[in-house]
Amino acid sequence: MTHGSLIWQTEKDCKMQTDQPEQKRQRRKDARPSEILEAGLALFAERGFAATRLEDVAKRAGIAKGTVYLYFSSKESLFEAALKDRMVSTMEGVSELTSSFTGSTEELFRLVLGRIYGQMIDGDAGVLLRILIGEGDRFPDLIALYREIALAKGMTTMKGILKRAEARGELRVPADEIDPRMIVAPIAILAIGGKIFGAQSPGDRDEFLERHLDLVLRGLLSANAGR
Amino acid sequence: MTHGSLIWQTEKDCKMQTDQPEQKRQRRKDARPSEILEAGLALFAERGFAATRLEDVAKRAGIAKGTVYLYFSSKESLFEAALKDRMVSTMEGVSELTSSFTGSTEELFRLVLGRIYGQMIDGDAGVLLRILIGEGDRFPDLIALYREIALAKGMTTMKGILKRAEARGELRVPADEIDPRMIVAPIAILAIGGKIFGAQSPGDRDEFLERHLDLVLRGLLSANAGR
Amino acid sequence: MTHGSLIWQTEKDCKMQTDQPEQKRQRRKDARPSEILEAGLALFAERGFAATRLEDVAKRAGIAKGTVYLYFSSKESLFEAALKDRMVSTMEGVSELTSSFTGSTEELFRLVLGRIYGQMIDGDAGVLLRILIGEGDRFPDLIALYREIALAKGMTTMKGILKRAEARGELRVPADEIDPRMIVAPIAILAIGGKIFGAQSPGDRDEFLERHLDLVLRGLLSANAGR
Amino acid sequence: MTHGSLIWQTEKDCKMQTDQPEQKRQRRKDARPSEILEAGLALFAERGFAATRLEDVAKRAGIAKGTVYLYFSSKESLFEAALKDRMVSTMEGVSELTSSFTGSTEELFRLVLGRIYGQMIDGDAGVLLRILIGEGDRFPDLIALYREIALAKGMTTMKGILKRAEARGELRVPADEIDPRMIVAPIAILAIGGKIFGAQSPGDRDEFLERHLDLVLRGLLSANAGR
DNA sequence: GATGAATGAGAGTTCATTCAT
DNA sequence: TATGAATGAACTCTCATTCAT
Repeated sequence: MTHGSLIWQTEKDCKMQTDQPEQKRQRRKDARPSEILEAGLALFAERGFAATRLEDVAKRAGIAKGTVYLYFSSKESLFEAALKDRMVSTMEGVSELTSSFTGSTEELFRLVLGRIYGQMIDGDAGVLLRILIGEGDRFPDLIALYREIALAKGMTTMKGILKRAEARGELRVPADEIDPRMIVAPIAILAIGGKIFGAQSPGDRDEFLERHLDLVLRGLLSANAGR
Repeated sequence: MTHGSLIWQTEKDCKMQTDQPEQKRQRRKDARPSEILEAGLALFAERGFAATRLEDVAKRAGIAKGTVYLYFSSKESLFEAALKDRMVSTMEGVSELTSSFTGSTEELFRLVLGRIYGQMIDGDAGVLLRILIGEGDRFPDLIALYREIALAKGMTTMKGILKRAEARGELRVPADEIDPRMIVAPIAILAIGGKIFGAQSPGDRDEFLERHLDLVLRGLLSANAGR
Repeated sequence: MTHGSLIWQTEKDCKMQTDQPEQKRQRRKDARPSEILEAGLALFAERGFAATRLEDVAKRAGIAKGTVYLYFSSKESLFEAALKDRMVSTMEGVSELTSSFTGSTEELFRLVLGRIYGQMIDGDAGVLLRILIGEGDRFPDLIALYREIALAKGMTTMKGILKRAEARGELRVPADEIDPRMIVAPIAILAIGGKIFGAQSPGDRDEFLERHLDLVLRGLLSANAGR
Repeated sequence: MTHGSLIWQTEKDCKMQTDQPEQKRQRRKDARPSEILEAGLALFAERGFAATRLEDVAKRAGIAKGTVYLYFSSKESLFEAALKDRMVSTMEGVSELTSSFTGSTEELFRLVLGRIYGQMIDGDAGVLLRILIGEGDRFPDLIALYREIALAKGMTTMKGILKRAEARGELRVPADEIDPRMIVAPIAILAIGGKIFGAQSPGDRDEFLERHLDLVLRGLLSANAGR
C-alpha cells in the first residue's frame, strides 16, 4: 500500500519510532503531510472515500483529528493530494526505462510490464484507481487529472514501445492499429479488482505476468489454426 | 439500467392513480421490489454506495422513503439485493452459446466476446463491478458471491472454449496454461473504467473489440520477430 | 418577544398544549415553522446569532435537532426567516393608521409612536435590530433587506405624517427638511439598547414616550430663549 | 481604530528585526498589550465577538497566536479589556467643555453635540456600543461598566447643560422633566446603526447634526399648530 | 400497505487554548 | 518571551431509520 515513496516513509519511521517514541504534542511539521497522506491512502483503499472517517485517518497517523486540517483543507483535498502524490511517482520511471533500452521488444515489454505490475499492485496506483472508479461521478476533476497525468503518459510510453517494435520489423500489424489499453488491461484488472478477480500471491502474479506477456506477444492461436 | 422502462411505467401509474385506482395499484404492488432494485442500482452506479441517499432511491422508484423499508430492511440489504439480482441475470446466456456452437474458435470467440461486450458495457455487469470495487472491503459477502456466480461461471465458459479449441488443434499453447482473465480483461477495463479509460462511442467499441480479438488470437509479434 | 404574530401563536398553543400535551413523535407540520421561529428568535435575542446553538433552538421548540432542518435549510436561513417574519408584521399596521386618521398632528404622532413603541420594545423588532447590528458585516443581505422593508416603509410613513402636518399648516419648518430618523431615534435607542440605556418598566416607558413626543413636537427652548 | 498606525509600526519592526534586534524588540514589548487591544477592538467591531478569531487578532497585531495569551488569559478577557480601555478614554473631555462655557444654550448644545458626534462616529464610542449591543446578555459586567462610566458621565454632563439653560430662563419645561437620552438618541442611532440606518458621509453628518439640533431645540410644530 | 415527519447518532470542520521548543 | 503545531470540545448539518397516522 505504501511502497510508492519508500524514501519518505523510511525517513518518517526513523523520526517517529526511534527518536520520539511515545510522546504527545510532538512537532513535526515537515513529516506530517506525508504521514497523513499514507494514513489516508491506506484507509481510503480499505473502505472507500465516503466510509473513511477523518478521525480514523488521524488516529492512524498518530495525531488528533484537528491536526489533519493544518495540512489539508478538507477530506476531499486530502484525497486529491494522495492521488496526485501517487500518480506522479507511479508514472515516473516507466518512461525513462523505454528510451534507453536496446534489447528486443519482448524483453522491453517484460521489463516495462514488470515495472507497471509493481507500481499497480504492490504500490498504490491500483488502490487509487479503485477509489476513483467506485466513487462514481463524485470527483470529475480528479478523473480528468488522472487521465491527463497517468493515462496519457502511460499510453504515450506504450505507443513508443510499439513504434520502436515496428521500426525493428517485429510487429505483426502496424503500430497504429494497436490500442495500448489492451496491452495494459490485464494489469489494470489485477490492480483494480484484486479482491474480485482473485488477489494473487506474488508467485501467482509472476506467472500471470508471464502468461500475459506471452498472450500479448504471440496470441492464442497456432500458426496453422483452422479457421 | 436495462430495465429502465419499469420506472417510467411507475411514473405513468402515478399520474393515473385517480383515474383507475384499484387495478393499477395492485399491479404496482407486485412490481415494487424490482422497481426499488432498479432505482437503487441506477443510483448506486452513479454515486457509489455511501453517496446514494435512500430518499433519492425512493423518489426514483416513485414511492415514499418509508416504503423502501417495507421491502428491504436496510440500505445495505437493498444494495446486496440489487447486486445479487443483477448478477444472476447477467451471467446467463453466455454459456449456452458455447455448447451448441460448431464453427471455428475464432468465430466462437468473436461471438462470445461480442456477447460479453454487450453485457458488460450496455448492460449492468460493468456497473456492478464498478460499485463492488469502489466499496473496498465493505461487502465481502458480495464479493464472494460475485466471484462464485459471475466469475466462476465466466471462467468456466471461457475454459470450455479453450478446451474445445485445444481439441481442434487450434491452440498454440496448452489450454491449461491460459488464464481466461487475460482474455476478458480489456472488456472489463472498458466496462469498469469507461469514464477513466475513455468512454467509447458504440463505433469505437466495435473497433476495440476487433483489435482485442485479433490481439488475443494472434498476438503482437510477427512470426519472425527478432527475439 | 413573541407578540409579532399573535394569531399563529394562538393556533399553535392550542394544538400543542391542549390537544397533544406530552407526546413524542408528534406531527405538526403546519405549526412547526412558526414554533421554531419563535424559539430561534428568543434565543438569538438572548445570546446573539453565533452563540445560539441550533440544538438549543430545537430543544426550546420541543423537537429534535434534525427537525429544524426539515423547515430551515441552515441556521442562517432560520435567522433570515425570523427577521423577515417580524419585519413584515411589524411594519404593517403602522401605515394604515396614518391614512385614515383625521385628528391633529400631535394626536397622530402620539398614536403612531405609541404603536411603534409597542412593536419595538414589547415585540421583536428591537431584538432583531440588535442582532443585525451586533453581528457586524455577517449579514449584508439581511441589512439590505431590512433597509428596504422596514426602514423604507417606516420612513415613508413618517414622511407622510410630516407632509400631512405641513398641509395643515402645523409645521414650523418645511417637511422636507426634517429627517424622519431623528423622530424615531429615541425609540430605536430604547429598543436596541434597552439593557444598556436602561431597560424601562412599562411605566417608565410611557413617561419616556410622553417626553419624547413633547420634545419632538415643541422642542426644548422657550419662545423667548436668549440666543 | 483611531490608533491604527501602531500596527504599521509593528509591521515595520518585523521587517527590521534582523537589522536592529534589541532596541526595537524592547520597544515593542511595552506596546504589545495596547497593540493587541487595538487589533481586537477593530476586529470585534467588524465581525462581532464570536466571529472574530483570535488568530486574526494576532495577525493584525503582528504577533503569533500564542503570544496573545501572554497578555490576556482568554478571548473574553481580551474583549473586556478592549472595551474597558476605550470606554474610559472616550468619555473624557466632554464634561470640561461645559463648565467653562459662557455663551447661549444653543451654542453650547452645538458645541457639545458636535463633540459627541465626533467621539461616537469617528471615534470608538459607537463601535463599543455596537459590540456590546450585539452580544446580548453575554457580558453583563461590561454593560454595567458601560453604564457607569460612559452613560452616567454623559448623562451628568447633559443634565448640567439643561440645568444651566434652566437657570438662564431658556427652557420651555423644567430641566428635570427632560430625559437626556432623547437628546443624544439621534447620535447614538447614527453611531450604532450606521450601516443599517444609513452610513453618512461627513457632509451628511453635519447636516444631520444641524437638523437634530434644530429639532431638539425648537421642536416640530409651529407656535400656532392646530391641536 | 403506504406515508413522510421526526429522530438522533455521527461526520466534517472550526478554533480557543495549550505547551514543547 | 515568543512561537505556532497540536489538541479536542463543540458546532453545524446529514441521513438511515422509525413510527404515528
